Amino acid sequence: MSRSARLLDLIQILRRHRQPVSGENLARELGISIRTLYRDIATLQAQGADITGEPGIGYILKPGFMLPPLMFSEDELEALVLGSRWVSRRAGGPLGKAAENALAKIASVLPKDLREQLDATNLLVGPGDQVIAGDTHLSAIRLAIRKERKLAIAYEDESGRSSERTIWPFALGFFDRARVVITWCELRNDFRHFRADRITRLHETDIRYPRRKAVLLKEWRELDHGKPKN
Amino acid sequence: MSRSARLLDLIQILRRHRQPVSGENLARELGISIRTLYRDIATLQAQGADITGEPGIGYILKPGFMLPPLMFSEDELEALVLGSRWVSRRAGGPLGKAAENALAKIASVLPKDLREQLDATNLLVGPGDQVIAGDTHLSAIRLAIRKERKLAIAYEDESGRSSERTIWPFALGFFDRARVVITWCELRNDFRHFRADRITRLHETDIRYPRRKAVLLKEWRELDHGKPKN
DNA sequence: TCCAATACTGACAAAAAATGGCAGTATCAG
DNA sequence: CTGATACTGCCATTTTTTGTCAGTATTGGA
Repeated sequence: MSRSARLLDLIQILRRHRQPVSGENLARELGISIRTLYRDIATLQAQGADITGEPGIGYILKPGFMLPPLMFSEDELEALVLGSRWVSRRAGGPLGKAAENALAKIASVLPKDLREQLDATNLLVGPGDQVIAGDTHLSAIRLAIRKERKLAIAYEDESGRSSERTIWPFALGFFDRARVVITWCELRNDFRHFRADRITRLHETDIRYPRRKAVLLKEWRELDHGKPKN
Repeated sequence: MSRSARLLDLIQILRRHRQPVSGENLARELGISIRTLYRDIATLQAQGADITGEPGIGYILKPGFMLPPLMFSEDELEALVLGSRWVSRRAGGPLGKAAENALAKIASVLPKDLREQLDATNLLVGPGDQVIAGDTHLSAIRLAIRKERKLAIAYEDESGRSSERTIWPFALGFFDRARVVITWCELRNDFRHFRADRITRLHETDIRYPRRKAVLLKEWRELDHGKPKN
């Protein structure tokens, strides 16, 4: 196996283990000596991988993804830049920041002339209507989706009625004027959508909901809906 | 110089030369033997670079960008996916396809479990209002921007008045309901915006306009405008 | 306090990969 | 047909990667 392929593998192994792993174990799993493992770790860190090693503990990787060398066409790069600009502008918060960081990372590895071209890329995102506020909960919602955790929320619907619900969030819709959490609602025992800005309180639980989010998403997609309702 | 760095270099050299270059020249410029050059070309092609070689002619690279190995955080990848989905949904046409291709390329290099995660990524783009049609000209406009070429257009403004103009397009704005070409207008001798769907005819010229698009964009940005007007 | 577990570094020989040279074939344009 | 070039296989040489060994440093727990 080539060295570069092995580096990818190492990232994968680290991703699988959520707990710290000793260098010795990693080396065994990769079939290399521990000395080479140290060199590999150093190489990955130099490439921006967020690996931390502590004496007596082992190595751990912050969740993330390593892309091997990759070729994009001009159109593809323009699409990525335009999309990231839209996210940075419309999503705001940590996700918007992440979009900016992703662009910055891409820019930082391009030669100077291309970096300038990317900065000056001529596709702009219009201002559009202000997204309705109330996005304090958005990061918590995204995290709950990722971890498939139940959320307890207080919600006020369009006619002003309040309710308390436990929901299984599995997707987040970005509309022009609002964000909508797509969930299974324990109260109604059915799929329900909630506008993020109408969630008045939100409590993260540690309880994992009993179905896979990919399956929920698939079932939800097969339902007949033109547009999500609240 | 490490092999991987040299491969990046080779891409750059090919990018610089717009005409075909012989392998011998490339090898000389890189300081390697021609035999190694052939191996490098093969490696790049295997990584997806669009290099074509013809006997008697030389090598040429379709415009594009090679990214070295790169690490993204979970948030950053979600932002890229969401942004690409937005482009694919709202931009449509070749640019939308390019967004899909970019995602597919990223997906194809990820291990299986991550690819599934990416497919099932839980950030969705709402349908939003239909973008007004009349996008037949969009690709031509993007190309003219890239190449800094003048365009001759027939335009019908919001009150129904028609005009013929020569414009220097330097940016393209994506609004919720329309796309707007941002240009220098020879008729008015000033910056002007044109909704893409109101361009009734469009003729690509081969004449390069006399200023750099990055400079035009910078000057335009420094003007005081809340929202672009037509 | 000491020990066990681990991260990490430098030096150097052994193993593996990359490289260059050569000989040759294939294709294309004129 | 010829000249220019792409491309392949083979193999000796050069460079890079790897493993081993001998160390140092840090941390948590006995």
